[in-house]
Amino acid sequence: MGVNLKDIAQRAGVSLATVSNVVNGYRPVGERTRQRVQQAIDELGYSPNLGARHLRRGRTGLIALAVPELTNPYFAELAEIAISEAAALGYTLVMENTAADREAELALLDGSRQRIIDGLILSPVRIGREEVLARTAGSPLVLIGEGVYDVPHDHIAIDNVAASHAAIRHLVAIGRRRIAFIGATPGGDRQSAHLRVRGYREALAAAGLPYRPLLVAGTDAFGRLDGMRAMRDLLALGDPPDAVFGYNDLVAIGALRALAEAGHRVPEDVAVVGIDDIEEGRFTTPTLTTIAPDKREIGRLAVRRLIARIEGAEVTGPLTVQTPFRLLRRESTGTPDA
Amino acid sequence: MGVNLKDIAQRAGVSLATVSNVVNGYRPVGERTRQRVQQAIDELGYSPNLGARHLRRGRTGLIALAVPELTNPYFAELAEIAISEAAALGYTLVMENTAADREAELALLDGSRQRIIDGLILSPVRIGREEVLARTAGSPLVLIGEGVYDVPHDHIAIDNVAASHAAIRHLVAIGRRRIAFIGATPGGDRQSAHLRVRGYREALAAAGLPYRPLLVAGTDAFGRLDGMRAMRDLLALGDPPDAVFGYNDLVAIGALRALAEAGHRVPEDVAVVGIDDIEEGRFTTPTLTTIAPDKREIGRLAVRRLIARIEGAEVTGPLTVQTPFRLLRRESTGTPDA
DNA sequence: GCGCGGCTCTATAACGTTATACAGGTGATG
DNA sequence: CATCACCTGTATAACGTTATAGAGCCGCGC
Repeated sequence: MGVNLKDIAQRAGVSLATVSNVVNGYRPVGERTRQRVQQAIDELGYSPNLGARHLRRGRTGLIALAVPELTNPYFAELAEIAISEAAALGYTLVMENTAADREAELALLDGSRQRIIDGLILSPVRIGREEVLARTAGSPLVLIGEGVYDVPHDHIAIDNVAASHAAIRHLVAIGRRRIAFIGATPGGDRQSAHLRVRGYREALAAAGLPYRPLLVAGTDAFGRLDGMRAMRDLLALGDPPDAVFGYNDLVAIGALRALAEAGHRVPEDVAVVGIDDIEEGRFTTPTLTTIAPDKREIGRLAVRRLIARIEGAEVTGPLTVQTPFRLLRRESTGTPDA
Repeated sequence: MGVNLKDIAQRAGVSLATVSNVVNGYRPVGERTRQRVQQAIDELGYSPNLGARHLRRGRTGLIALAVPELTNPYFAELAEIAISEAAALGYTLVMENTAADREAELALLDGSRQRIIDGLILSPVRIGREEVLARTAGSPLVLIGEGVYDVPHDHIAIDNVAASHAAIRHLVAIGRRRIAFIGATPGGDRQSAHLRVRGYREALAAAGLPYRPLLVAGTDAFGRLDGMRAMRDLLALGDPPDAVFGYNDLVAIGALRALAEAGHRVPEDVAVVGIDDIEEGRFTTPTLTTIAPDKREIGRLAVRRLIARIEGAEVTGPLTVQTPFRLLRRESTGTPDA
């Protein structure tokens, strides 16, 4: 169907191998033949058949980014960054949606699909250390976000405990005492939530505030609806909180909605903080204070590490990298940054 | 690296071709040999090398969905649907981000990447009929959303003019008279915006309301920030509108934010309507009235049409399909549905 | 004049799969 | 009993690319 190496070779009057060498620069080619070949390529509009190239080279040039939900703006924003970074390095990034499903994550890990993908960036939700260690597939794996530690793979994440500290310290600093957390999860399989709860507890203790289990609300997932429902439950308590820290911005936005419905003022009655710095939080009413991870750094680092491994480069430094974050003060805690 | 057909053939004591036939069912195989082969496959854990298969078959099993921005929730929600539909039909969907860039759209159209992709679903923004007609690539193309008409390709979209009618009729029904539109664009290259403006004008006329050019605000893009800025400009008018119809939900949400900042009540002072029914609009304060396209239908139809073309099936019926939409009345127009 | 190294370029064998043509055997049919 | 059709299975040629081995040519030094 398409134009192939043979067509170019005929047109330019050279051999197949020479055309290949012009295209790939694998071996030097004389200046005059190079020009003839290049002209033929331009005229016929040749582009290599990646399937065949892969078959021969053993690589496809495809990497995958697997996230628990495409519709979470955090992952969408991360994906945009990762896609452009991958493109800049000559790779195509394929999005995979695990839908936070354990089977889907396992399938990706040592998956049938792996045969067509050079490497995988995975944001795990339902699997842990054991599953990662047990995987058989040989292609490189980079983990992002959630807490699967002590495995022989690169891992890019923020320091969840420290992030929680920063959020709680801020709420304490503006005078809040009954601070709730939304987004704890019952099972032991979602490490990030646990780390964020741990940071929450530690920061409360450091501020000399009591830890009240009633103020820690569990959720099934981490969407707006989950945050809204949990907030409603918290408001139904005899003595509701004067501040809420959400597992992420979506949960916090759900909480904002529940507060508005119930007629509570934010931040006067209840202050709200999230994590992720999704664009949406800059347009809510009130705007949402948040812990902003460096998404650009996470996306770029994950892609670069993965590609470095694929290409067999020696990667120095520790496997686990913690990327920086900042507290962005906005209206939902009453003290917008300048 | 992996286990291949030859390994299985040796193990089972049969020929390569027989193993291939067992795997693909291309030709009948005797019951006893089939079992021996199947056993060998199970024992060695064979899965076919997709690169080689595709080299031979001439197809990769990859289709692409190219959208102007991944971070627009409308496209993220559409992508989730399309990905699962594609997976159900045995294809892998690759996301492409054109970033609303003309060159990126052109590159995809008759693109270098086409060699690795069996077909393309494109949401065009910067290109029109001529560019689509001029494309050389032979792989199937399905257009979604924007208005590129009269081309020999499948096209799935809502009736933009009718959608505008519905929105404006609703605003008129609740008593609004000075209705603004946000999201017109100066260039003639974004058909959807023009169609939505046309519907807006027609509906105004039908309601006996004057068309006031000052109330039609142009934007550079269709994000929250664009909507916010345009709304600010509208409020600066001597006689501001009592209702706003946004090009999409994001623009409308930006308008909500500008209204809140300026201290206007929604819907009492200004009513707001968007298009897309993104989840975010169910959690804004106030919740956002919107025209809800049937995203599931659009995503499924686009994928199915594309795959049908790829597989050479005869597709009957017209090329252009207009999918249904509904008006969802929420707080921003003061009359939530039951 | 001969051998040798360096430089271009070529011929060709893979990579793992699928489709085609064919071989061998068996049973049915004339 | 010969012929034919059928059913299983095999050998092999692609698909388009890249890497390896080597061929031809030129100039240089002995």
